[in-house]
Amino acid sequence: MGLTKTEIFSDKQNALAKMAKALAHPARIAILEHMLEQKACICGDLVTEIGLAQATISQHLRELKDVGLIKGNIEGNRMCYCIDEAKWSLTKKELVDLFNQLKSCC
Amino acid sequence: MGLTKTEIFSDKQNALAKMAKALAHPARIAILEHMLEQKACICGDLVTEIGLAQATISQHLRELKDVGLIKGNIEGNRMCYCIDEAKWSLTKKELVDLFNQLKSCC
DNA sequence: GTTCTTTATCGTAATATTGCGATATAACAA
DNA sequence: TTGTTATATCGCAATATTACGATAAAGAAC
Repeated sequence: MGLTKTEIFSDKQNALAKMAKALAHPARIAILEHMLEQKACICGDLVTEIGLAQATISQHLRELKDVGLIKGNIEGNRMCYCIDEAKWSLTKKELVDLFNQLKSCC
Repeated sequence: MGLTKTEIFSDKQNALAKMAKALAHPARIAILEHMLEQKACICGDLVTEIGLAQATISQHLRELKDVGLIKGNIEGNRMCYCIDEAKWSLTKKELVDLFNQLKSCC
């Protein structure tokens, strides 16, 4: 137990849950907001802005990168992360599609 | 450790992360989709449709109820769950607001 | 009343997440 | 070269999540 039974769900359901999981931590929301406001794309700047340890921020960045929401560019000895616009838009669409299905119920 | 440092984030960031967490499991996506399609609002029906144990579905329903995305009405000895339209719309707006902040970056 | 049905909750095992210090790696600075 | 800076990754401890069997509670059916 303790393991999600992904095989009984559709690919779409699993994919959407995975994207939601990437958003399911305030540090990752904060990281994305910083990138959206273009205050900070550099790992070190995010460490200063957010106030978690460098190892922790790096780990959160990796989770966002793993699901494709952000991408990283090497700039000398630093990393500049930014939103992946294609994946961002696609995710927005998938979420809006879910939320737009609302009809009145019981 | 192992505990999210909610105190260093804004209420808004914590709230959005919490809603995302509620969506961060394929079973809960499936439950919401069933309710949206009005195929099943009854716990027992969801157990049959989805194929997880009754205790597990009940637990997922509770998580959705705890964040306010769904509400439950007692119908005799059964429970009819449905989307809470106000909370649903508000959550949609908060997510869309986040996703609409996209500007081009580095 | 008794029994059946339905759902919630408890307890528990397996697994995942969060956070950070320590360390490794790679580019820059001198 | 040596030292500095920036980031990634390892390893670990604390906590959370997932899943389910067993049981409790409450209404329905008899």
